[in-house]
Amino acid sequence: MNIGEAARRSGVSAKMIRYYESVGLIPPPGRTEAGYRRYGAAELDILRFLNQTRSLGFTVEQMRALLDLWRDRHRASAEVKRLALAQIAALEARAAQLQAMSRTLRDLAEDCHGDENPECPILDGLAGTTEVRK
Amino acid sequence: MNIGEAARRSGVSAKMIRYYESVGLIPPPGRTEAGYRRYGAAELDILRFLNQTRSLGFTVEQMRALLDLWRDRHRASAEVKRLALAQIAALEARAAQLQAMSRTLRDLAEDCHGDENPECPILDGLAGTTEVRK
DNA sequence: ATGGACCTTCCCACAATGGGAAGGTCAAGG
DNA sequence: CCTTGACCTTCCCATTGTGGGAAGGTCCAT
Repeated sequence: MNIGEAARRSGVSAKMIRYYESVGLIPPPGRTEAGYRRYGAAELDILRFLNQTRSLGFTVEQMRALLDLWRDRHRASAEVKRLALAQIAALEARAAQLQAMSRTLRDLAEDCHGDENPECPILDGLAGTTEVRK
Repeated sequence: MNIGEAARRSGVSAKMIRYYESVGLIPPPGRTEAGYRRYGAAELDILRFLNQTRSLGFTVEQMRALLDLWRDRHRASAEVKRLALAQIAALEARAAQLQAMSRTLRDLAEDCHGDENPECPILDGLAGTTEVRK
């Protein structure tokens, strides 16, 4: 199949497929005489795998590592688990950070009347030295 | 004071101060004869304000809006509160999304022995059509 | 043969930030 | 007075992952 169909069936845009190829994440596929990229079932599996990992917030470099592990039939599952656990920790840390920001902002917003009155503790708080709660 | 001291005292790097100036977030400051930027207490307040909003995840455009509101003595606090609540919602949504990713990955990792055995449900799961739980 | 849906490569853009080069300035100490 | 080192200036480049779009070639159905 051509790149368009591969994109539709894998959930990875044609642009990104070419990008993944350009950064060496996936090997250059076969080409037709006219130069069109050809993809088969094996390539589609890889693209779907990449779509999954991307949707789980892995970076391209992490995707590369996971892909290597996926292709290596003899790798230890410990390594895969290590990557997964590290990613879980990273995701949780970022989520916690966002929530800390949210909490700080919520505290500021709580005391703001939100009416026609210009008096607003949100701006006062932002002007001060308030730190995001850890 | 020069840009270096303003950076140190506001928490905004000199690079970013120049950047904020270049995108019109802050007005061009006065200059010495030699062309050095000069900052006073008022500018420092603004930089600290920007440092706060940035640490709360506001984008430059949102910072611009908040700054305008801050400078406008007669604005209604409702507008400020609206921006704050929208940002809270965005932060919470992003955090929830990250946690959904984390949950999916945790579920996958749970069944992985993490030993020398190559058998690994994480990779199997990533290859499948598992969706991130909403 | 023509038109529309594909495909190709190449360049540009984003947001926010840092790195670094090449060169000017300032203040302190010899 | 001159050197030295810490500043400052502007300018360009890179990052991450993604999309937009131009210019041009291809394929297929009518």
